[in-house]
Amino acid sequence: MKTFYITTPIYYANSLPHMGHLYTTVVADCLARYKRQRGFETYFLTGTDEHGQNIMRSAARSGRTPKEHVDYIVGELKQMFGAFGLDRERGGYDVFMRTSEPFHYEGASAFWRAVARNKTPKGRDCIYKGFYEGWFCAPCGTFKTDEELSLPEHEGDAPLCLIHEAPVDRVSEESYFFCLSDYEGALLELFEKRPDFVRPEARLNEVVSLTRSGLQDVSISRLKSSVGWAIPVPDDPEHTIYIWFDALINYITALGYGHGERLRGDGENLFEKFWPGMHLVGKDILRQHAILWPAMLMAAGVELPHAVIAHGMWLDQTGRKGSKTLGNALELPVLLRHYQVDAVRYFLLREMAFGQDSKVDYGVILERANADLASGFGNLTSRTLTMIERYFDGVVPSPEISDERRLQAKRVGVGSDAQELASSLELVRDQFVQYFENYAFHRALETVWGMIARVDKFISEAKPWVLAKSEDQRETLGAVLYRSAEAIRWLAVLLHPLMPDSTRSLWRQMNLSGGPEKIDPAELTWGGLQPGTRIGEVSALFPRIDKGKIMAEIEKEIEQRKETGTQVAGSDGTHATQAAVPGAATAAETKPEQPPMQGATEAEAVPGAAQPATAEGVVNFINIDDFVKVEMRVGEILTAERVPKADKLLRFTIDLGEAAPRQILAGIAQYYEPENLIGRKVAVVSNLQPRKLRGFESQGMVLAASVGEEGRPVLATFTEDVPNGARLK
RNA sequence: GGCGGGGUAGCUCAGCCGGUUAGAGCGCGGGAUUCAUAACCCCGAGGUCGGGAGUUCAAGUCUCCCCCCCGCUACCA
Repeated sequence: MKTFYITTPIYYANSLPHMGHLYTTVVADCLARYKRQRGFETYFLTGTDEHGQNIMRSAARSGRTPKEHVDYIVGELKQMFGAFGLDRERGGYDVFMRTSEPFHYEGASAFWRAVARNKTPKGRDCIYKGFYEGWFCAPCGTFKTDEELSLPEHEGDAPLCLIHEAPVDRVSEESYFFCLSDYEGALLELFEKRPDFVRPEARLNEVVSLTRSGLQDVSISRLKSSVGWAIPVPDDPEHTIYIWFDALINYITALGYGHGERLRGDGENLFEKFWPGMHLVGKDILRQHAILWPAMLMAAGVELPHAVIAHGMWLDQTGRKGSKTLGNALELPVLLRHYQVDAVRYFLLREMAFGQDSKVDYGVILERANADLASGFGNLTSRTLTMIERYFDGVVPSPEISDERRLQAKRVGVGSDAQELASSLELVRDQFVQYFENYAFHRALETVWGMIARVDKFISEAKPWVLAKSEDQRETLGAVLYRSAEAIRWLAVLLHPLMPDSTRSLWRQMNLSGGPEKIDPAELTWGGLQPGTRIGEVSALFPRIDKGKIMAEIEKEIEQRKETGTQVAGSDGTHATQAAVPGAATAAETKPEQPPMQGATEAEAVPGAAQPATAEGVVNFINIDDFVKVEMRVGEILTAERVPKADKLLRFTIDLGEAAPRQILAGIAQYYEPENLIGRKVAVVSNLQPRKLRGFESQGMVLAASVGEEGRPVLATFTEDVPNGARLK
């Protein structure tokens, strides 16, 4: 039997369920249901990534052990998935994977050993020991990323830990590294040979150019003394496996890789049966899945996945990512309370051009539900079934029109056979399948809705309510209603993976045998609907939502929540800097962006992400308070030299009148000779967050005018004598 | 700074290798109708297709320049 294995990312278990979790899981769920319908034996994985420092911290903040904390989050997630019909009981995922499970420890360790045994394509050991450098907070006992640090009060001092408000240390720690850099060639070859490996294409291009620009080895361990809540490195109890390395392996340990626990009762080996699978991910964690993971698999000698599919993010109406702190994130309980699950599913798949970002708020969901579902599909089924009920006492009429009635039928615009309608349906069916196979869900749905309009039009033109008035048009009337009912049956089959509940409900209303999930759309044939079937009770599939009323209710709920300060999805377990994008991110969210690169700094903070929007069309003025935040001082260049292997950068030490001179880098090497600059007085932004460039930390910015097309820099200088350190205002 | 993708009706977007009056859905206005969830059906609303120049018999559709937005990335800091 054909098999299909699909995964969502395993979600980082330190934030409560949100739109990002819902979306990714819904898409995977649709794909899984679709494949099952198509006759594939399908395995659908979702779950949680439960280790690491951030989880330890979240747990500590809420007074729980890490295990208690992840159990709590898992409970919330499972409850949410259940409410949206995504769990196993409701035909959704097959396994909820948790990285804290013992079998994963065993499998991940086996994977590590397999990698450690191997050589890279360039002949190095795949894993080696080195040093990982970063800012270390002694009271926390952990390394800090830039987002977890604040600027020191005095320039030149170390940054401060946000938790302890104490300076952190520059520390280098022994760490294992994975030779990612040796896989550049193999990865590029992979991307070239299998252009479908990363989808959509735009994302493939990004991954390719990223790989071309050079990969660095990644740190894949931490000291157990600092990150104890993690899987131990095999044979080295002082170290634990770094979160990303650990997490990615779940996709195969869940199937039994490296341990024996996923053999089914009949002795069937799931790993052999289902791997390789395909990974559905948010674009924010594409590189881990498209670069790191394949390299890891190559190193371990495991077959690569079929594909990594990246989807876009949900934004609010102003184009910003949904965020709890901004209050613009949709709340899942609100969705659940006011909208049908299938309406939300429909919206998610219809509104977003798959792969791109899309905007969402409560109103647009409602509008789509009313326009497409209530007025569209729902109304079509309603009018058709009601007429069968009314004109034929609820018994599906015969499609046949006898010879002597043919002319009569034709006269009122009803053809003697259903050929035209059936052909349209076949075409729609084929296009739908085609689009679905290419993850173009929005197009697939568009196509189906085109068909709905055609059937509506067919009914309006045939005017069954007029036919019903004359007894000798009875055959024609029956044929019209049969055709539209049969068309609805087809549509129910097509739409089933996207709207499982509603299509089943429709199936019941039509009193059809089996279920829409049991029919492969590719095998639909015209005439499957049996005349003589007594239909069940007719009811509205998608009741119209009273927009004014519901929107007012939702706004009121949100308002109340603001006042009381309570959030539906409690804000415990999140951290000021961690909660930045809960409405949008997927598995990566508070997991470190990327395994730290050797000798490189951590990811920088994301400026702008939480900044208030400017009124549209208004010049972006700053006020004096904003200006005062920028500290500019006079500095004297003490030393200047070129940065090795960099043709644009100069490295200065500049006296700003402080205890020690600062090291500052500037990208002006193509226009200035370093030796000519020594002794020169320049204007320096002195309170800019330090940032590493080409391995050197730059502790400020030298100001220069940008001249001409090529942006030639011209240093800002003083014509009068000014003391070092004088502030510019 | 580099690479990539965009800027088309109020909104969301289609418009491939250049070719009749520039399209769809939603929303809006009007008409028709009553089987249906004030639904469905029909008609309409005129958008200088970001700006400019060019190639051509003919350009959203190709070339060049410019402006703006987004994504990724960098030796901007």
